[in-house]
Amino acid sequence: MASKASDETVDLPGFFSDLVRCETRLYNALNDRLRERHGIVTSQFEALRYLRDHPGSRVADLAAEFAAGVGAISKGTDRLERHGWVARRPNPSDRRSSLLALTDDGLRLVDAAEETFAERLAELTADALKGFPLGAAAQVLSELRSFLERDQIGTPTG
Amino acid sequence: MASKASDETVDLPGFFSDLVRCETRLYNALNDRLRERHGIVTSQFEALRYLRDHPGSRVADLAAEFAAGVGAISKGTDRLERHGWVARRPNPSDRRSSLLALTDDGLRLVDAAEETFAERLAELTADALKGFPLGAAAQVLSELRSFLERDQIGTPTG
DNA sequence: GTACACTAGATGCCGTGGCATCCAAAGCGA
DNA sequence: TCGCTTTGGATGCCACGGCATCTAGTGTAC
Repeated sequence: MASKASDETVDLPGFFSDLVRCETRLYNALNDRLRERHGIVTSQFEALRYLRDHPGSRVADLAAEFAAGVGAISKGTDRLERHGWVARRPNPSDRRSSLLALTDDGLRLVDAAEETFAERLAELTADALKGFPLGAAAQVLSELRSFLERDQIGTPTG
Repeated sequence: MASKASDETVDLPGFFSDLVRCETRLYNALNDRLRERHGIVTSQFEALRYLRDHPGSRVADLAAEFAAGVGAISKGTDRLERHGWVARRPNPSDRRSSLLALTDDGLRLVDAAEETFAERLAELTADALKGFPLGAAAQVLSELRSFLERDQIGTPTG
């Protein structure tokens, strides 16, 4: 199907299709598992993990990280707050914004969900990667991501 | 950032993050370009291209291809039909379903959009892939996709 | 200090997808 | 042929995101 090409004549649209399809199916499968075990979906897990690993983040920081609109993140934060996993703390150096902090419940949740996430992801990719070097793909995507972020490509308006 | 690893000890969650982030930003950027030039978004382009390349497809075929719910595809087809790009033709061998066909307008649109799409995608990835072998990544994603599809992983309910 | 431009983010409207439901048409066994 | 089950897909309700708008707070020039 997809061209192998050590001569680097790669079917770019085909590559994009594979990328999108993999993302969709992995995301769906992870959603299912996270929802049944922890009552959250992957996007929420990612947000909580980000807040755990980047204390003192603001809404705009999450928006930049996930290439999402500020409005969407604001509403998503409302939901996380309503569940008691996140708290908006006043930002001492700027009263327009809040610093987002995980609650104890949120911390416990994200740690537990992280195990589920990693385990399920390993299951999902294990079969397919028998004998395929994931490292090369990982490097390419990492590089591509860096460029897209550096040039602000695909950053929404809001 | 991401582990290089010729010894194949790859940070799987990191790989997944990169995958999702690349997909999001590429999708957004392609949406912008397709919308301004042709008045469609990437998902619509993909559907139209699929119909062009797979004549006689049904709603369920599109749903399977894109790992989307049948309901969503049905509604999306309504929209494409409303724009006059797609027609539902009676399926002679099963009166429950329709065969989806591109109209002449739809065909012209998808051909034009395909150029825009390929050109923009090449732009977006060119910088990042200087000196990085995309072939390896393409092969891995193609393989992964095959496995996910074969095992029906991440296929929605509806 | 005051005026003005800018930023953070909260909110509303709308478009879209998931999922459940429903109906018509097929398939199928007796 | 008659029921029962299954399948294709259309529809309704709800959750969520994009985008526009609005407000409060910030920075800057004078």
